[in-house]
Amino acid sequence: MAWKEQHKHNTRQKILRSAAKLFTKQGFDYVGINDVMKDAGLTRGAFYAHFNSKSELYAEAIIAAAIQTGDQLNPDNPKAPSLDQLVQFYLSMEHRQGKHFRCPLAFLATDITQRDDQVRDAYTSVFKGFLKHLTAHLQRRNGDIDRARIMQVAVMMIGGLAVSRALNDDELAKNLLTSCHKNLLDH
Amino acid sequence: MAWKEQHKHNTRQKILRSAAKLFTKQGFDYVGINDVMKDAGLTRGAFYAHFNSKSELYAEAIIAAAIQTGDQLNPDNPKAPSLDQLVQFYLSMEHRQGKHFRCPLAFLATDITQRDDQVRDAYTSVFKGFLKHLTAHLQRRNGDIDRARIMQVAVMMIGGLAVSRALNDDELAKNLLTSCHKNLLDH
DNA sequence: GTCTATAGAAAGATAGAC
DNA sequence: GTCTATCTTTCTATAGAC
Repeated sequence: MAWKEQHKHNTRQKILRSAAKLFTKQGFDYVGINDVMKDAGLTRGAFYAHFNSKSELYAEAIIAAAIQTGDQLNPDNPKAPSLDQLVQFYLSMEHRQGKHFRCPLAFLATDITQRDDQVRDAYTSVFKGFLKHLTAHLQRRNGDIDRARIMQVAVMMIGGLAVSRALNDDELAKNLLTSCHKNLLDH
Repeated sequence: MAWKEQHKHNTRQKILRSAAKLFTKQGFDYVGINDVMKDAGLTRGAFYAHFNSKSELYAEAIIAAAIQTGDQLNPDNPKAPSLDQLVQFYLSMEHRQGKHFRCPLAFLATDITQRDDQVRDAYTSVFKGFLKHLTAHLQRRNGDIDRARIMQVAVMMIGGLAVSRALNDDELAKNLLTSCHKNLLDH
């Protein structure tokens, strides 16, 4: 019966991939369970064989979105980009548009404040992982580093991207991203 | 007939005050027109005598929320707080909780990305006003100042508050706010 | 301009067949 | 486990009386 469990696991992962994709694009409220299941190639009714609620799916999707990309950011991975490359992409107009990659920390920041503890714990856990990665990167480059400075870097990246996405003015958004990038290079 | 128009204007302002209060607290989706009208002491049906849609209300409420508090932040107002006082409150746990005051730039940042141009224009306009206020404050203190630095300050305030609100860990949130505050003092 | 009543649509969750 | 069908609730927006 192991292959049956494997199949269930695979289906669940497929649902999670679709959920991560759609939720980071549109947030919690504008994505229906129907949309997620359709994207995964299934129908509504099958959803509750895998998850207890939409909220549970959302929490797991945030983690999944972070894991999908966290590996690429891990400085122990030899294929991981340098911190400079990471920041350059993170604060790019391409990331702002979000066609290929959408960091849940920036794309869902204020969305999270309206959700239950399960979801907020997931977000908090992803943020802590982000701090860890930043710390490893910065220590490798600069030796020991102030924890306050790490948090400032995180805010400049996440906050800069989030605000730039809210602006309906591409020129201003671009200036904003460049300004944030500059701050990180100057230190 | 002038008193009638005055009455309509007053009612409209009352609706806008309620909308600003509720939308900044809960975002667009979790506030119904019914909630807003009830808070304003009216019923659903009366809404469309004042606004064409929920989206239009949202856009105007963002402006209203900014105006309500923008006067206090205007450095030409002798009762306005100093920049240090402003930053200290902005990046406080009290503001994070949002009981008495909620800056729409931080509380609604990612919410805005899902809305129409009317709403996004309103947000962008408020953000530009925020930059102007910051510029005036910083010039008064430090003389001419780099535009990039002003944007960094804005991101550190808005982004720091927004991210801290998403975290389900009060200690971490407090550290984050303090770290952002420190960055602004160091320059 | 404000009210009550309601139309019409969307979405979360469940039931039961296969 | 997955499907179709349905229950139930919620919400925007409109209609018509006063």
